[in-house]
Amino acid sequence: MVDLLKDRDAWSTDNCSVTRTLEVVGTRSALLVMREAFLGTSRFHDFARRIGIGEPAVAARLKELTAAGLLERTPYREPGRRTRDEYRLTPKGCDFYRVILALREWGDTWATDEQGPPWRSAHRGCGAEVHTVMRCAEGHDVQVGETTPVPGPGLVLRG
Amino acid sequence: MVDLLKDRDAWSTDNCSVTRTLEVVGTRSALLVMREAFLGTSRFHDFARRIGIGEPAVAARLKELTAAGLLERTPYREPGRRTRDEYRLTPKGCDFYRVILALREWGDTWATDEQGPPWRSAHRGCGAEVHTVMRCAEGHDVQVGETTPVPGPGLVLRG
DNA sequence: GCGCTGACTCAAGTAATCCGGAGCCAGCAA
DNA sequence: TTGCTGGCTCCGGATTACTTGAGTCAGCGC
Repeated sequence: MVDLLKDRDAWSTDNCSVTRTLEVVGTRSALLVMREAFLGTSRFHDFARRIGIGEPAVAARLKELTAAGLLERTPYREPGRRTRDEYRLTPKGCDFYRVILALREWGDTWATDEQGPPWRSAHRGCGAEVHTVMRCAEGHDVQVGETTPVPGPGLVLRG
Repeated sequence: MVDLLKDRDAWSTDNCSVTRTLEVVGTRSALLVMREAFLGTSRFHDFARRIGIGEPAVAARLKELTAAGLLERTPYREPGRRTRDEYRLTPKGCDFYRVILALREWGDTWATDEQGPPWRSAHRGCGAEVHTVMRCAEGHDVQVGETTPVPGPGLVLRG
């Protein structure tokens, strides 16, 4: 089997899943829109105000994330108001939560000031704080540094 | 206790850990540099070639990530060559692996083509594939959708 | 010393992103 | 029908990110 670490030049990352993911959410504003969606925001103007970016930027990100299938537009209607669309997470979008959680956790550990982070994640029901851990298919808990890259089905060797 | 989801307008994300994290690695190229570092790359030109971005961009990212403490420069010397510096992950940088892994996993699930991803992560030792899971402080496995945001120590209420 | 190599940098141009402000438009209220 | 509101879009300019190509510079081999 190819040792990916030692023969790093022997294979390409053209079809890397990280790269593909970043094609969808590779901007700062896209990731913040996703964070806001997980914090319950669903309406155009709320995204803009709460994230603190301009409306054209929000419009572009919402359009892209909807086209990519992470969000979907659904109509809503408040009494006395016209029908509008709101943006809700699809299963594909919900599954992105682990990325947001990993980003938040890293920041909690390495980039907070003395007052600490403004929000955390709790397990609904038991209320205990949620964090990400790595686990292998054999059920072992895996620590940072105990992993190694191995070839996947789409590995492309050069030359 | 404040219900963060319902009263989203009552608090601000100025000191959000996600935002702080993105101040360090908020660009596509920074995240790809980190991916490469985890794939064993440590030298300037290798980063540029393997990621497929220009050298000035690599120089800027390496400088930023080093200043932020995710990478450190250490001298190396090949026989018959002058002394050079290579870039290695610090503990702060190593801890970023869960973010890269979460990005890769999301891409593996939602953004691969028919041939599949080129690489995966294995537990060194047992060799089984590694993935991220969420767990609460009580030890429960937590599924996507079973979490809710709760106030942290740095919560800032508006007004 | 001299040339060579390779790591890195500078400069200039292009593309993407973002902001502020103005404007469009649907449809509810009156 | 008219006015109004709010969701969204368009435009022009500023900033940032990135590319290409040329250049600098350290130090090893000779």
